[in-house]
Amino acid sequence: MFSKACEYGIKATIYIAVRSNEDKRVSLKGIANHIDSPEAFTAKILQMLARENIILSVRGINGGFEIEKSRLEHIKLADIVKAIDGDNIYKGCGLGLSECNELHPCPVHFEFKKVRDDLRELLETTNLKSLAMDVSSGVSFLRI
Amino acid sequence: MFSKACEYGIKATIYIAVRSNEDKRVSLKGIANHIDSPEAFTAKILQMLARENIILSVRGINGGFEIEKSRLEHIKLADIVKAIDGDNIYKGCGLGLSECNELHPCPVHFEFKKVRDDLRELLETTNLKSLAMDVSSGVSFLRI
DNA sequence: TTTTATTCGGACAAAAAAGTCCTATTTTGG
DNA sequence: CCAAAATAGGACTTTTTTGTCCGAATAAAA
Repeated sequence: MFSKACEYGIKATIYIAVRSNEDKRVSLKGIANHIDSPEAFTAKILQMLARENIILSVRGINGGFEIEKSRLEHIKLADIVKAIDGDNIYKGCGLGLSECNELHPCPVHFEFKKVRDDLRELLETTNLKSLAMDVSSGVSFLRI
Repeated sequence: MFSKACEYGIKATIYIAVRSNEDKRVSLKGIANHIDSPEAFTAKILQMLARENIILSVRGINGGFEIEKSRLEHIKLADIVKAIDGDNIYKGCGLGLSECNELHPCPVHFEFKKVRDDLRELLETTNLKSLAMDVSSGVSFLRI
């Protein structure tokens, strides 16, 4: 469904959110450890997210990554996915036709409509804060 | 969502179904032309589908691919997807956790449940015959 | 001011996916 | 039987994705 990069990106952002909510900044190493991802590759993904202003990166000693607490509620899963994988997952044609729409549909267009729309809805409404809260409270997990 | 191979596989199978329903056998070349796919690559995918007994391949002059008419209704999208991409799309964890379930969920597990289940339902119930009929009647399209 | 702990970013490497090419095999029609 | 028209399948190439390495830049602490 998502690329590996996107999976790491989502997990990393959630972990940064968890710690930011506790007013802590986290290092690349800390992130990679907590989400069980390859460090150097994760660094690339965090760079992308920082360039898209989804997370804030701070260089130097005691540096790391953080997210402004007040923004946690307003950052949606869709923002992360779009920054890394683009929006083809929930906007593109299920069979890869370049011109697929209600008037010129691929064979699975209408069947997929509901799934695609639900996925879009989900990504566009699920916010970082609630995802982070579930992890903090032990309701959900970022690894294994 | 699906790999390129799977997209080609689905389109190819639908096209074979369309022609089988008219009691015609189709050649690789005919398939690749109609679904706008790379011929040699499509050949590999058709081999996979034939090995999985989803389609029947016939060698030699006047050879090609076909599907027993009576089976069209019973072959589901899920059969094709499973043969090519496996069932990770609708069975695996959205964030790639190896052990993600109701008791040890990833942060998006419950949010994704509906989408995943709907996708599975869709793939497991949509049959080749109805997809082929829509193409035959000009309701849906296999290319552009 | 120097050391140290960080991220940044470019170049590289490995693995997987996508795609090509060529020869062997099969089948049928002449 | 032979030639022609197909698919089968192995080896190969290209592209994309995933992942690594290392030096430069940065910022704080000593």
